Parts: sequence; C-alpha cells; structure tokens
Amino acid sequence: MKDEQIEALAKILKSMSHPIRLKILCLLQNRELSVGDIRKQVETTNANISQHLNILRAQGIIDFRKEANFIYNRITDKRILEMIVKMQKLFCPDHKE
Amino acid sequence: MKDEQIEALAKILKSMSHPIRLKILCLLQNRELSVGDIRKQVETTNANISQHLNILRAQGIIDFRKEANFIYNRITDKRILEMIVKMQKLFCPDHKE
DNA sequence: CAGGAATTACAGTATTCACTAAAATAAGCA
DNA sequence: TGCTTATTTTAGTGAATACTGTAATTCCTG
Repeated sequence: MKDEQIEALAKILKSMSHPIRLKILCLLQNRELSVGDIRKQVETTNANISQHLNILRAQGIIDFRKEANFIYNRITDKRILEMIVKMQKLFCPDHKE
Repeated sequence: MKDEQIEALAKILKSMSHPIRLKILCLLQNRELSVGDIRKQVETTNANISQHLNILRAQGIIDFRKEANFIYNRITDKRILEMIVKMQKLFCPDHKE
C-alpha cells in the first residue's frame, strides 16, 4: 500500500471518526435525509449538523439534492457503504438488516 | 446500531485515522515489528512512533512482546485486521497479497 | 558494574478541531 | 412584499492533538 493511498485513506477514516458524523453515515445508509431529519436523531443543533455534513461533503463521501427548502443528503461513495456494512458485522454482531 | 456502539467504533476509527498509525497497522498486518523496524519505513523519530504505538495500545488494537531490549508489536484485534483487508480491497484495487 | 542500544516518559509549543451563538441566505406561503 | 422555515456561514473560544527535544528507564554485553 503506497504512502499516498495511506494518506488518502487516513483522511477518509478521519472524517468518519467523529461520533456525530459516524451516526449520520449510519442513518444515511438506507435512505436520504434532510438536516432536520438527522437533527431528530442526533442531539445537537442544526448548525452543528450542517458543519459535520460539510466535512463529509468536502471529503466526497456524501452528496445532496435540493427540494423546496429542504436539502436531502445521501451517501455517494459506495466504498463507504461497504465499509459501514462491514463494520456493523464486525463490531455489532447482533445487528439486524 | 446503538449510540454506545457508535461511540466505541468512532474511537477505534479515530485511532486508525492518522497516517502514521494507519501505516503502522498496515506494516503489522502480516508480522510483528519493533519500534526500530517501523522507524525504517516511517519517516519520523522513534519517540514519535512510540507515542503512536501507545495510542494504539491504549485502544487495545495492538499488543507487544518483549525480547531482549526489543519490543515486538503485533495486532491483537482480529476485527482490525479484517477492516484493513477490506479497506485495501476497496481503496487499493491493485493491491497484491 | 560500565557502556550502549532500544524504548519510554515528560514538557513545551503550534496546529487543528468542535461547539456555540449570531448573522446571512434561500425558498415557500400568506 | 413580509413572514416563517430550513439551512448555511462566520467568528470566536476552549479543548484536544501532534511533533520536537530531552531526560529517564530497561536490559543486553563485555
């Protein structure tokens, strides 16, 4: 594994390694959600969620779609989805699909 | 996925998300290595590597074995090994075993 | 026991990160 | 247009992180 690849992967892991961001990614696993939807399941402010979403967007992990004055977010990087599935299997053996 | 599990997983990801630590984990994938061995492949000081190893130990990801005045490190958490394998497949498709 | 190699522990500093609060933008609706 | 809702942006602060350099520790070897 080349150093450049390690650097790139470390960045991705870093952006996933915050509890709020990791939870957002789990929530987005099967569906797209607005900031408000996420807000209902994560205890923090909308502004804070927006900031975390920005970090995930900058990393190219998620994308968004605008509808009325809602913004629906979804995971674009299939590799991230695969990683989340794998991590759930490894670290939450009782997880149900 | 429960919040506690997410918190725990986020911590693990965080400890893996530093380029030096991620490289160390890749190096330890198939063998055990001393600080000096690692030093030869990572451009930094021994003290710095030692500190990063401490972080991985505190997280329970790696373990060590003492022999003479060398300390050999190895990955203890099989789940971490599986994750590294998965990540290599996902992010380094040209990777050869 | 003295010398040296390998590793760790301990400050100090500089950078990065996370959260809060407040202001700004955008879009629907009366 | 004015009001409300949804989201983003910005600025500021306190905390966490990373690296450097140096001192301390451990343990082999002669």
